[in-house]
Amino acid sequence: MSCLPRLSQSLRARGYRVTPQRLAILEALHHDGHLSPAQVYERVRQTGMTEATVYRTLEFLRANGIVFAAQREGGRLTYELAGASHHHLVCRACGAQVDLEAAAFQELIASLEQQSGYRLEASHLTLFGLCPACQKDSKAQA
Amino acid sequence: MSCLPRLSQSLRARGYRVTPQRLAILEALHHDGHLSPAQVYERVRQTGMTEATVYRTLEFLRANGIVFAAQREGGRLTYELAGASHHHLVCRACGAQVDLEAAAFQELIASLEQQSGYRLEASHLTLFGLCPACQKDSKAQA
DNA sequence: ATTCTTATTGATAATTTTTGCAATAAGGAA
DNA sequence: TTCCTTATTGCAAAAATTATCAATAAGAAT
Repeated sequence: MSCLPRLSQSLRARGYRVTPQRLAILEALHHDGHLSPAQVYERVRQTGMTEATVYRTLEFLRANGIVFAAQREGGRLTYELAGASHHHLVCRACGAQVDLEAAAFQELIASLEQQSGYRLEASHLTLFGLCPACQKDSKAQA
Repeated sequence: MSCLPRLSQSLRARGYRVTPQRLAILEALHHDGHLSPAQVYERVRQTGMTEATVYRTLEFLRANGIVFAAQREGGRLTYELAGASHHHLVCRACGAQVDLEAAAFQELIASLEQQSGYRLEASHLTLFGLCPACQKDSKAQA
């Protein structure tokens, strides 16, 4: 429970403000891990906050690298606190999710940054595919 | 212009139907490359098709591996025909986009599939980061 | 503690995306 | 070709997401 104060300070240092709404959302994410915007709203509506604020705040936190937006099926997003560096494998058929250590990617990422000049967010990638279960009953072979 | 018939046959073989709406959307994507749902609708509205149909069809094509959904800023999607294997680097600040050859990933992907048992869509990844220009005027350093 | 600047929120409207269901039409069978 | 089955579409309403703008409040300065 020591990361909230640290994040607050980080925000203030950049000229942003630490509001009750932002704290409430951060706490919700800290407590529950992955949450969709709707789920976040459920957990903070008691504070009287608007849905619009939830969306804006999540986007704000994402743009500042404080939370990550992981893609779920069909373009829907779930947000989570930016913490340990890891990646996601998501089954596009059933939505099952697997977390991966990030180490394997470091080399590749470095080489891509070199080639492109981009500084990449290498800590939270999402790859799509078919999980073992769905590979069986899949009728998709192009 | 030989891929449309091939896709049609592929759909029929799986028990789906080849409708004018699906063909129109595929042609639009084939002609223009990356398109958002709204842009697709613009290009096919002459046919009398509904927006709902555009969304449903894009999702249908995506779920069947015929088109890819590339993430743009803030969760918005753009669709493109599944064709040449390549990846995207997207600047999260300005939205600039760079395409990459897929070759570099093959090795890593194979190893991930081995570890996880997933069969991954290795042909269209989207990585986010900061392009060279936006790295300069960025005030974000945690 | 008080004032001041302006980032942030709430309220509301606009826009985008999804859903439910009856009507339609693709494609196989007769 | 005609008939049948049912996947697909259109229509309309619901839900989700984003934008606008005046009012509020965080945090620095006094």
